[in-house]
Amino acid sequence: MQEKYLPSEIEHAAQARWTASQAYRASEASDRPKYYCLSMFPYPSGKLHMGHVRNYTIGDVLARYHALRGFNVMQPMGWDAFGLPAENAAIANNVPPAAWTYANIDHMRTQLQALGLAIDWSRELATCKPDYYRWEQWLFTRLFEKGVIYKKMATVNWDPVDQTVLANEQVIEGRGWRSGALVEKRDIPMYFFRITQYADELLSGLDTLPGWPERVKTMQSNWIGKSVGVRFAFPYQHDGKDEQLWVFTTRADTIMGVTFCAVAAEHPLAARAAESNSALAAFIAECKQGSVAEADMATMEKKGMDTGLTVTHPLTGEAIPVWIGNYVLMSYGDGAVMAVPAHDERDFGFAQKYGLPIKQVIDHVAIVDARKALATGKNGDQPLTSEDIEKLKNFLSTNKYSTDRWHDGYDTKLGICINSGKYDSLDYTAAVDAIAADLAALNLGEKKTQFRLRDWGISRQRYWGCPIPIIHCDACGDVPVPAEQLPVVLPEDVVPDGSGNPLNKRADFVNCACPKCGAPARRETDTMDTFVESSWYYARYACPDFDGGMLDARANKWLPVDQYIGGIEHAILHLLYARFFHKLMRDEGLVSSNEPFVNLLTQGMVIADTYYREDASGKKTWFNPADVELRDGVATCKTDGAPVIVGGTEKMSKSKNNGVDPQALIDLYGADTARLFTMFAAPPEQSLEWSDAGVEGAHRFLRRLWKAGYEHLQAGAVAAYTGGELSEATKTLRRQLHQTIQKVSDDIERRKQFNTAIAAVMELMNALAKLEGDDATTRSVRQEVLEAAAALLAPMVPHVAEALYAELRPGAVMIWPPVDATALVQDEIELMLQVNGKLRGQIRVAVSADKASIEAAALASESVQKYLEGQPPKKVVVVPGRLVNIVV
RNA sequence: GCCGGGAUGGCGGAAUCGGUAGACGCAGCGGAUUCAAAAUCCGCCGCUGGUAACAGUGUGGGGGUUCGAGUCCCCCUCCCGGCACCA
Repeated sequence: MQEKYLPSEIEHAAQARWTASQAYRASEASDRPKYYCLSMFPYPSGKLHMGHVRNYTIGDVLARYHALRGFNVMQPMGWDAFGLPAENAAIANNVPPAAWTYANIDHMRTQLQALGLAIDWSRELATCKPDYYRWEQWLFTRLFEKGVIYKKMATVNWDPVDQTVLANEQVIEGRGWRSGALVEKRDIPMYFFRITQYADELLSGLDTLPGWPERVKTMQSNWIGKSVGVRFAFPYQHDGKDEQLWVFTTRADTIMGVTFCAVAAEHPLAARAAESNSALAAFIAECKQGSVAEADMATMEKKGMDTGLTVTHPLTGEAIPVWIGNYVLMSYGDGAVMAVPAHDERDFGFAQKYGLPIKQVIDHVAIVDARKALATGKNGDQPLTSEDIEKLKNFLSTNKYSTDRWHDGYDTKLGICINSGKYDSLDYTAAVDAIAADLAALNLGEKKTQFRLRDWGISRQRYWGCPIPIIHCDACGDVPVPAEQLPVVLPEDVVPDGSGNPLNKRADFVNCACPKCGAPARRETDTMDTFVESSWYYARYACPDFDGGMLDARANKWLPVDQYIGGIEHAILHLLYARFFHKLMRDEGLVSSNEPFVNLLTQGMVIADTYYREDASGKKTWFNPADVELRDGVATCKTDGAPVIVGGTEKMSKSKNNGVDPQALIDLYGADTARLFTMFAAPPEQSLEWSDAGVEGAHRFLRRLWKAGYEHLQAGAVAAYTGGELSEATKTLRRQLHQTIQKVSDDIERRKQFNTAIAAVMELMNALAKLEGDDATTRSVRQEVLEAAAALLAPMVPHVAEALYAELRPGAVMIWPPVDATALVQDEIELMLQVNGKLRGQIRVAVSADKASIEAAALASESVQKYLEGQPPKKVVVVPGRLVNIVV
């Protein structure tokens, strides 16, 4: 055995051995229980970053642990290879996105392999390859024919200078990121997945996922946003014809408080009013500026303009003015809302700003009761005293509805109706029921379940994506590409220039024959949202080589995924789309399960400081932390020495250029150190603030581990302890060993918290270092501890653990150490003594001691006597195995 | 703005079911070893007062429940993630 710990030697040897023996090849033939362990596949951005290291090490720990526990493990890897960064790189460096992407994949594969992950590389896939996206196109055509995919208009960000559609990320403060031009909204036709048809199932399916974090399920549930409300109409006359303005509300109980309606700028009513009003037309044009992102819509200043038109309140017959509101979304519901300023904070602000009336129609139960009591002079049957009257008057005057300022609770659903005619004194449910019934009787509305979730628009006006398999024929319309003509192959020799989709300029791609009538036709040049590829890759890993269809029988052998690991930032979109796709594939008969991922671990983000410079136009250039020098709180760029601005600590990302390259870490200390540090620095679910400090410590521990093994083996390996008389020291160490085995198993398997598992093994090694003696029994215990420590650490640091284990037990197959229950037995335990909840001492008692004898021992102890001062205790709380609290 | 999280020593974090706050590691300080340094080993290490024993105080801020609160409840501040075209 080498005296020195030489990570690079150990790691190269181990990796060569694993490759040669195909150690991580997953087999469908095995009769052991399967464990499909999947980490979210990476976008091949160029280099591995710490987020990847963290993600894949977490997955690897779980995969290796289960393999040691006897499972038939599959852990695959692939590439989420389509996407915007490849086009940006193409524009910047004049290289085709395809070439850039493939080069990145090759580099990152090498980096991943250097991490020593237990991956079955024979299942590797890349979504930009025709043998992958072919089946995505095939499913698209199936769903198109079934009506699950349809076409409609949708609003996008339009850069009028670059003449291109912008991603939300590319809109910075309302301007295009490259041109700086004010961004406009533009309506274009797009294909949509009818995900709303599955909304109910996506919602109820969450209840079948106990292995998912509660917060993710809550977020998805809120995103789907099922709400029961009323859809109803305000009738009006136009050119002598009866027409209706439809709205949806979850607060039909406030309908008597409607003082105006607001419609989106794109609403037909708005367009009609603008025909004869140039100011209105100008306002509509202004509303069409800016990005389509909801966050922008929700934070911008709420503006509106009166259309001069009115509609009729369906229940009161009152004339209700119609306004255009820049915050009303055409794509949501009917593009119009009823406004009840008294009970909706947004409407309240709008009404205040434009001097519109505010009519209170809901009040708290307590206030209504107080008013009633004052009016009748009685509280229930009890006559009011003058003191009661005073109190009630006081209560009412301090809780008076104010139109000056919005107060929390004005939008409560727990109030009851007032100023609402026949609906007065009804509570929320009763009022909604009565109002819905009355509207239905008028044929002007009904109860409706509405979802916040919108259909999924997947058309992207970009080159580097999966071509949408549709052919446009003047005679036949939109025709799906027949299965035998698939895949529609994306040409890989294209270099985009930032002005629209270059596929439009490729006659060889665009021109084709209509599959139905044979006439000359045009191929669709939009590509699919890259979320589509990542919605089914987990299934394709089961059969990546199958060329007879999307999936074969192996899919049901492996699915559902037993453990899915990925960033919390994917809590809603990716995970919802993947769940949706699983149901689509199920309904196509491709998979038999209802949900794709049984257990989900949402890893926290790896965050790092950001640094940037801003030019005159406000455009920011981001600097990598590796290129920035911090001295006395001033940050400068290492290459030019000039200062850079310190931004916030944010998720490591391409756009902020704050990713830390783990390669340097691996080169210097080895993969095991990188893995150990990432697992030790924070629990998986928390965000991990990157810092170079601490890596040393992880490396030192591995050196100490190696040295402990080396020193023990100087006198030769022995058989691990199996029985016989033990000293106090060896007995204590064995108890700690078996407690550690229990803890590490529980930490990995149930708690999925690896930092504490590592800490426990560190403590064990610290204790081992203090064990003295070289007699046969002591050496056998030392052997037992070292063997176990190597196995317990193997999921985290597989290379060094295997190497050490091989020295300790040459030729043996590593197993997860079993717990020896007899080693855990303890005769005496220490109990804490508290007086009035404050720690005042401790006592040792027999494990078998009953409450009464513990209490007696506690009261007798000197540390308690001091505080009793001769008085009898008021109360004694005995918590078995923990403490005694004496109240005086 | 809306939805979901988070905040514990100088730093990363631990405390699993309401029961010893600060495990483990980093940094720091002291010592051993060394010609010297690195590495290694040993010890100390929340804050305040005290030579010490010890006492007080302490988990973002304010209030509450409890024999007992980092943990539960209410309110607030700040930070992070998502918001449908970054992935």
